[in-house]
Amino acid sequence: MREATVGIDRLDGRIIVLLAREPRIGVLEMSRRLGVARGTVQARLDRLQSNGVVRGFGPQVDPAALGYPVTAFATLEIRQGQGRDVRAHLATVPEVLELHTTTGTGDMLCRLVARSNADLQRVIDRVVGFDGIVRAATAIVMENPVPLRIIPLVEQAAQDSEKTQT
Amino acid sequence: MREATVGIDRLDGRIIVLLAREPRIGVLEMSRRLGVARGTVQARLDRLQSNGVVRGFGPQVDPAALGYPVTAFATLEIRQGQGRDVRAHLATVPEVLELHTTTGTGDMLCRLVARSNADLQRVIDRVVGFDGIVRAATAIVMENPVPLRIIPLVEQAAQDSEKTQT
DNA sequence: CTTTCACCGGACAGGTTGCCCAGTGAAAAC
DNA sequence: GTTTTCACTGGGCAACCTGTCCGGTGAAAG
Repeated sequence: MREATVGIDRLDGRIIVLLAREPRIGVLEMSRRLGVARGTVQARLDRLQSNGVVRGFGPQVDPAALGYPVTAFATLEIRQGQGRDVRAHLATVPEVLELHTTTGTGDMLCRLVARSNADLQRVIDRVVGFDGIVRAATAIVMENPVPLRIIPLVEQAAQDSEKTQT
Repeated sequence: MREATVGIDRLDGRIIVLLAREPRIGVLEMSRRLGVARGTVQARLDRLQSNGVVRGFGPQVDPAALGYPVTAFATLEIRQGQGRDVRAHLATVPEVLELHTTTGTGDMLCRLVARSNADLQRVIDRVVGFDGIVRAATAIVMENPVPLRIIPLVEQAAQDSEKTQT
């Protein structure tokens, strides 16, 4: 299942961008706007999904609206050989939105949310209240000037593949 | 536009979870599986979206499949008063997937992707090649044991609101 | 020159959407 | 206690979209 970096062309890029801007749009409407046949859009979409370029269309839920307006990043230092256990532990904490193992200072980086700054303490306690975590450094998010985005990269990739061709 | 933390009940939670598991599902099919009337699901979904709980259904694109298999987090230290310019600068870099301003060590944290470790150098150069950025510390992601997720939190929130009631 | 392939334009049945409505039960307001 | 409010139900309707299949075309590859 090693996905071998599949390129996308301009049409693919436009499909993704269109989908990102108006997710509820249908294949037919897309084909109209892009000026291509419906079958083409359908085939491209199928390919993008089986390619793994487009993973899915899950709902984007705002933690703040759920009552978790505080976001933080925690850098964790792990005791040698405890990685597996720590990962399993963190996976059970709902407030842990994602977890990465990294190089550099610290061994893991995780994104947390909490109901308030006070509640963040509870979350952190739960996160680090586990053997194997030696130390944790937390950075609370104040502002989010660039929310998670992918479109600029998609456009970049679409352009690159064009240049590469011929 | 201050969204005032709206609670969700079990049905809302089930709708979101269902949508997350099978994004292409329609309102009618949802109503069948949840055992409620179609109009109810429709109304709930509308409410969740105008609530801001569900932001949308944009395509989830995998950077790796686009040719950007390397992810990294960079902690940036900013020169006093340069925040605005730095934000604007980083927003123009496609490889910057998100950017936060934080408390703690460093002033900003951003997520980067690159075509390779070597390419990461180019990205970092471009990111920090800007007046106002004093220092940058980069952590390369090796593994991603917990990919960005929201469902556990949704379930938590749905349960909480139940307990709160009565 | 022939094969291959992506795309086009069109067609079809079946399912779904958006919308509306009256009826019901329960909780809230009076 | 009575009335109002509100979410939900179950149903119906026209318009639309989806999945699917088809033959035809042009360009690129063999």
